[in-house]
Amino acid sequence: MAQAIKTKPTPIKKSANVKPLGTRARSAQLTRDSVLKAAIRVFAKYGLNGGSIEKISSAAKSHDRMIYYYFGNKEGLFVAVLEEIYRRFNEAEAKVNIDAKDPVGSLKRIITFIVYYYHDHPEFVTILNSENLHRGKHIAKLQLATEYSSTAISVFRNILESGQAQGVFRQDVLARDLYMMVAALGYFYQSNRYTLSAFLGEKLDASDTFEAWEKFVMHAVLSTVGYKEEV
Amino acid sequence: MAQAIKTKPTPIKKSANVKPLGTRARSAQLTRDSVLKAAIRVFAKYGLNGGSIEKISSAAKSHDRMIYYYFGNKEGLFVAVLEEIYRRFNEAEAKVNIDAKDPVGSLKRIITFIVYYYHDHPEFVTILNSENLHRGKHIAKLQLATEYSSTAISVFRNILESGQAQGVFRQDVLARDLYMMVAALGYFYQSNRYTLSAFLGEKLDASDTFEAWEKFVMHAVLSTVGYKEEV
Amino acid sequence: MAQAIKTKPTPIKKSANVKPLGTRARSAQLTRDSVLKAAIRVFAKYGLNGGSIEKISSAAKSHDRMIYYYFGNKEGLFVAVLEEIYRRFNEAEAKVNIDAKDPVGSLKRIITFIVYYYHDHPEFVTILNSENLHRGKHIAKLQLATEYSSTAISVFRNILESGQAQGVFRQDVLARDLYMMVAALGYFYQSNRYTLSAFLGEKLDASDTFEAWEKFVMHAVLSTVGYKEEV
Amino acid sequence: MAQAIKTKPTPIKKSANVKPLGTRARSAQLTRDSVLKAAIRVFAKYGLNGGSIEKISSAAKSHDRMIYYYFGNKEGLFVAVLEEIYRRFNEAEAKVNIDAKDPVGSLKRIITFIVYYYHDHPEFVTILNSENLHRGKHIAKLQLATEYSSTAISVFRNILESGQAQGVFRQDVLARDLYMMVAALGYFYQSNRYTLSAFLGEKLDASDTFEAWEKFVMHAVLSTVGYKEEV
DNA sequence: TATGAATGAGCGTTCATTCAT
DNA sequence: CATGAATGAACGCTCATTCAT
Repeated sequence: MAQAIKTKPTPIKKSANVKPLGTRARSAQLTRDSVLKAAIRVFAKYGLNGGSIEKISSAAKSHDRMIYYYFGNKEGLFVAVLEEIYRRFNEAEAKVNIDAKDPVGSLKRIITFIVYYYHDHPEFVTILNSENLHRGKHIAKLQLATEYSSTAISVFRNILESGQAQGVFRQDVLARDLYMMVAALGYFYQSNRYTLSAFLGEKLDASDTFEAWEKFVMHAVLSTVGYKEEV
Repeated sequence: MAQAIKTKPTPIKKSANVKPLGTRARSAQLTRDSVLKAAIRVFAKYGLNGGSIEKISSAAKSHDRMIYYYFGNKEGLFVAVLEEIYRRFNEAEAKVNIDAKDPVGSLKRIITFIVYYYHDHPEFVTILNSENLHRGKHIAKLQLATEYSSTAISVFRNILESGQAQGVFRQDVLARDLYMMVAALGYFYQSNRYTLSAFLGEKLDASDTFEAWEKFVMHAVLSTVGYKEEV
Repeated sequence: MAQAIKTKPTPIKKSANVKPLGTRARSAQLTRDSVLKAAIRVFAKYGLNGGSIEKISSAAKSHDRMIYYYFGNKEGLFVAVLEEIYRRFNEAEAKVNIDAKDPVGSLKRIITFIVYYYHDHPEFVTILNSENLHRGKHIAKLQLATEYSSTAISVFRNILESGQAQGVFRQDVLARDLYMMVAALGYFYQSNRYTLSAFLGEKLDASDTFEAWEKFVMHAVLSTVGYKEEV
Repeated sequence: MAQAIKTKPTPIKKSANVKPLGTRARSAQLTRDSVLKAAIRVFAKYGLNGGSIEKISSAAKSHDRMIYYYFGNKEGLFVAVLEEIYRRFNEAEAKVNIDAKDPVGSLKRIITFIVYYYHDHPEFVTILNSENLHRGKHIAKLQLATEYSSTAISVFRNILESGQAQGVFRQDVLARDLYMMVAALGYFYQSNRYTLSAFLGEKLDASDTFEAWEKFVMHAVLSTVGYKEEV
């Protein structure tokens, strides 16, 4: 502003010494991507509230202003983050081998995939927790949400129907319930591992503890669909 | 300058109208309690980061300063909150009728209790989520944590052992896994109900949807322990 | 990382949808004009400080960068705005019928013109207020300023001299004072209408209230020049 | 916040070296007053938009935070400023000697008072301009506004009625119009003095120019009420 | 002639906390 | 026990402007 007297001393900004990346400006794609990835990391670690714009921009080696340039505001960024983590999950899930002729194997593979995915992607868990704390106000803006889910559920539906046709699964189990069961068992272990560790007096981070849990989940789900495991 | 008489300056406090409570000051216990209850409500709604001292003190119809008086700082308050919600949970759980002669009935009752408790106490769920976001740093300060857990787990252990002795339950199921399974299934439904609702395109708030879920959980757990339900 | 193909990043611009205008670029003059007009509107509504570059460029359906291209910076744009509103005023004033043989009629016409002009051009009033808040620093850069004024004042001088020669006006009234009187009475009504409305408890927007004011101004000015109105 | 890592270097704040005023904190009254007075100065100089919280707090040798403590937010501060400048005006006006037996003298005194008040209190003028730029949204919150005005107008009403009863003033002049006329002539000279100076090529700051204007206003108003001045 | 990308300073506001009684 | 006053850091966001093509 023209007449405004600038009095504040120039604060030493850490983000000031951003590498110029050669002599030219960073490409738009690069900037947007690095901001988005940084946002996923920061929101995962600090939550939506604690993940400040400044933390994100400096983690992205960019500037606060760029977040507004590409995402409008913090909410817009969080919506983009939500979309991205769902997209990644779906992309990974699509690679799981589902075979109508082998419902038991398929079910086992999808269980393993989900339990491990939550375990290997703690950002997915904490970001969804943030979104739930905010009562799903951002996911409501994602038109792709239901699209993503339908594929996730239909995987279970296909497996269940194959197994039921083959007579190895019970008839009275819903795909949605089964999906939620697997998700819950994988999610909870990851989401609540700190309070559980304190509560149970046992470190849940240990890899053999986790692998034992995965076996238990497998057993529980197969029991629930009525499949008799051989010993 | 024609400045003249000035009335007492009125600082703008959003909390405002603290009741004078007759002629004597509010008792210490009363203040502490109302702050603690307000903190539970506010942390549950906004998380640890979003639940500001000011929101809490005004919700308690008290003053910021009182929080420091009784709890030292925000962290101390959150530790007290954690302790209180665990205490309440344990208190409620202690009332569940556990009978060594009726392991199946006892298991059913504890399942119902847990699933409904999470459902009826969303603050328990969101506050634990906050604590896990902060990597369990507050629960570590609670010496009572393991004490609480041991009773929770031992309930399952007792039930399991009774059932195993009677030959109605499998031998290879751990009490800890069973506890975690029930907790996960009850917790996840409540914790993730907003993202799940968007994802599944189905409101999980509906009471019949929840009741159906509780039935499913019952079936899943009984199947997992190897109990054959009559149709 | 499963990051995959990314579509072109879409920076969030509130201005947005600039029409492509067929196959060729918008002509330079057109862009400059629409920016200038938008600036008048925006500065009129928000003041110099509140009228941001972004508000103006989006109101002009153009881009921030164009403002710098055509006007150098915000100050240059404001100088151009000042010039334009003075030019418009002068252009309109030049159409008022001034007749040396009819000083009373001419005076009445110029009074009506000025009072109505301020009323019908609130942007003129608010922009001049902004310029005065900034102590006339922009108008100083306008060489045409005094040129404009000389015509405005000379209109009054001519009328006064004619009337004085005819013996219907007093000899001791200065053209400059008369000009300022008319301007003040027209300007103040428009400039301060919001505080006046609150202060007087009477809406000054009403057209009959304004018309009564114009009549009063007419009477006041004619009285001041010593003209005896017939009843 | 507990877990938030503070990375930003501590900026050197000019307001940091605030004099401690002895060993004890400043009294509330003192702080509130000095903020209010600083706000009047700063808003007068830079307008509502340009008058930043930081400019005001440092001019008051206080802290940003204190403005929120005492006035809630910037708007609340501006409302208090409006109230204060109106109060001062009314307080000063109440001291003008109004005598029913001497309507002409009373009118002259009130004209002189008003014209000089605007001249001597440029902050009154610029702050009202700011309020009008914002369409009177703050004054609407002042319940005392109409109360202030009624006294201002009633002064004119009393004078007019006395003069009319004595037969020295015309019957057809409204108190409101007369008030607005005097206000307009005094206000405009002050409010628009920068653009007028550039426009007329004549410094309106000169004290003899102002005094001549005050004489002209006197003549114009007396002519308008139909009073025949002796030469 | 026109544009997308980037930039650093500043904005109003809220934060958790301490001082002084 | 309780309180009003004060504090510095950080927050999300907007500002006018420049870079590079």
